[in-house]
Amino acid sequence: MATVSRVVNNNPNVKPQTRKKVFEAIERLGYRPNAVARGLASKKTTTVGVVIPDISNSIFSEVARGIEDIANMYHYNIILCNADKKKEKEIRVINTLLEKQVDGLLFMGGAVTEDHIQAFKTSSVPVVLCATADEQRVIPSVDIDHEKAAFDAVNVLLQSGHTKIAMISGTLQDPANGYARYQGYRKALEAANIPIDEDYVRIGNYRYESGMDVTKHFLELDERPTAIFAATDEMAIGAIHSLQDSGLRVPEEMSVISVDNIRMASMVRPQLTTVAQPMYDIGAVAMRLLTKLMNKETKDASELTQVILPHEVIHRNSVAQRS
Amino acid sequence: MATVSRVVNNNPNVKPQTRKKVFEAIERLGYRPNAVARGLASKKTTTVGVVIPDISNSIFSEVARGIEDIANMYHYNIILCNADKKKEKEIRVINTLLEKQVDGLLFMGGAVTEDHIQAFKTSSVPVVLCATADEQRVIPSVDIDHEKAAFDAVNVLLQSGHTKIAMISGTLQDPANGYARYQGYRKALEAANIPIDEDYVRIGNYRYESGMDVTKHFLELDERPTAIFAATDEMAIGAIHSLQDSGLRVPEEMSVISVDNIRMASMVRPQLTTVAQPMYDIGAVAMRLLTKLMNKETKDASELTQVILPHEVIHRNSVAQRS
DNA sequence: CTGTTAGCGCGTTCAC
DNA sequence: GTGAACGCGCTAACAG
Repeated sequence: MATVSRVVNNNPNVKPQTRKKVFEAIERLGYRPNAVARGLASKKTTTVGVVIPDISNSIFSEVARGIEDIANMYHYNIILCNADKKKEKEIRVINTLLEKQVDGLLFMGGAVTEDHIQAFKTSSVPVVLCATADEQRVIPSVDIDHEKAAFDAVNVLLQSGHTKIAMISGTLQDPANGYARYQGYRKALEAANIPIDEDYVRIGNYRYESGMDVTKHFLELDERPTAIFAATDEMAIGAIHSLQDSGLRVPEEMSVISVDNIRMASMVRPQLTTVAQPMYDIGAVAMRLLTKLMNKETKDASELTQVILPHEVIHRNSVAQRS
Repeated sequence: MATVSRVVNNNPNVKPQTRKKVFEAIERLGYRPNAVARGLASKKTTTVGVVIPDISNSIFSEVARGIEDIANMYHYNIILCNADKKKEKEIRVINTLLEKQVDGLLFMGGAVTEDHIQAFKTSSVPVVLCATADEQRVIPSVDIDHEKAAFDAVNVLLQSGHTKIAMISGTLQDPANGYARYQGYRKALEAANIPIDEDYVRIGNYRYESGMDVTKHFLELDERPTAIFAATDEMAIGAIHSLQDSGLRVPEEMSVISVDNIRMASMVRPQLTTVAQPMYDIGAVAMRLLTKLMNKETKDASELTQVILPHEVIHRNSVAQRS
């Protein structure tokens, strides 16, 4: 019994000959170790929980792939739960994941509230936030600087001579994709001494159709913008098509830029100029950080565990010099 | 001890007053049931394994969402494993999933070989194939009729007066997206008494770029096709852009159709005419079937468990009457 | 309706 | 280098 355990777990204290015999028996009997029993005895399940807003959204599915690849590399499996950024659902799945004794938790969601933090604290397993961060910055996280990314995007427009720049924003309740990117827009304009025109800001819901709708509104303005900054690529693509459907040429008559760099960005005409957010890497780095935390290779929570990944402007064909 | 177990598991044999006291104690102590211990004792983990080729591929991530929604509804969680259609990796994850004592398995992959079936058999938990099927049709599965879907797509072209129809196929080793769709193409042409021209068939790798490359090849032919049937939407979109980049108008000068109906299909110009495959439903129905099998509500494997979901031609703007 | 007793299949001492 | 004994936290029978 114990010797078999040693063999299966690669414990060196086994005579090679015995080891061989055990392996033969394993083969002959079709023995398969029971990971549940092992988990109970060893208090480790080699499983991590990941809560994600929506796996069918390409942004998150790329992050998920990054997570799974690294998890795999360290011999972890992942339990995946969609929570649609609904706080109540998020808390619920965090609890069931904890009941299942996951060795760690990766959280991707909307705002990280005090209730979330309480839920995390009821367990002793490490938590890493992925593509979000709590306001107090007390929980380890990996993300990009959304505000700076938006700032850089708007700057591209500014440097191309645009001054009438509209924004298709996400909801300001959303800290990362919504609020932070809006702040980046404001600050870029302020830095250029351009007053904010409230008519130039409209809230979308991140979807293609909403990008189209908001854009139509901009076209009805007395003083049309000459460029549009969308908080996300999907809305930007909606904007481009709305523009084209109205007979406007992009980028000649209207420039469009956004943040994300989803795969589709290079699969539309004109190809979308955007600020790339390294989705796969965010997942991969977050998972790597979690493995360190699970092995206690690093302090529980310190500034060192707040990682900001770099973003990058990808120049394609949806931005032109203002005519 | 036992009474607590009854309360937690909603066993009716508990006096309401006692139940209340137990709940209070649970609250006060911050007790959280250990699902691993429960799994060991009850031999049920309320967890199902899902092996998927690549979660970052939008086709599969939609299926995954369907799976997870239904799993959630029946209080199951899912362990997700990417296997990239690599047989060796597939077999490996099937085994680790089985070691983790999942209550059932959902398999999405490339070909289902004898080795796969052997691996499934080493465990007694039910297996459902998702968007694939084994040749012998012995394992429960849910999918569409790929051959018929391709047949219908090519027929749309035929009925629009096209006779010179090229195909961007997937590899013929791939039973569903590759071989079956190619067969549908052949049969549609045969039914219309059009001989197969081998120059009109080229293999792509399902990606956008490959759709572009293959299309360039078709344009170099002495006798150009007037329409292209792509095995998947992504390659079709590549084809459209390749055509447009060469100065051809779609659909006026070349029609394009495919199978899948990924979200992007309606997010390109012209919008893609395609045969819709109900990705979300395939996942949802497969998971539902699996729950029935896990509860032994239905026979282990019978013809009843081979479900074929309907597909549907979505007419958009990439196909025109032959001029 | 409630408490007692055995396992579930493993890892981990501790002797040998 | 190997085996025996115990316990992980819970469910499932069985008494009471």
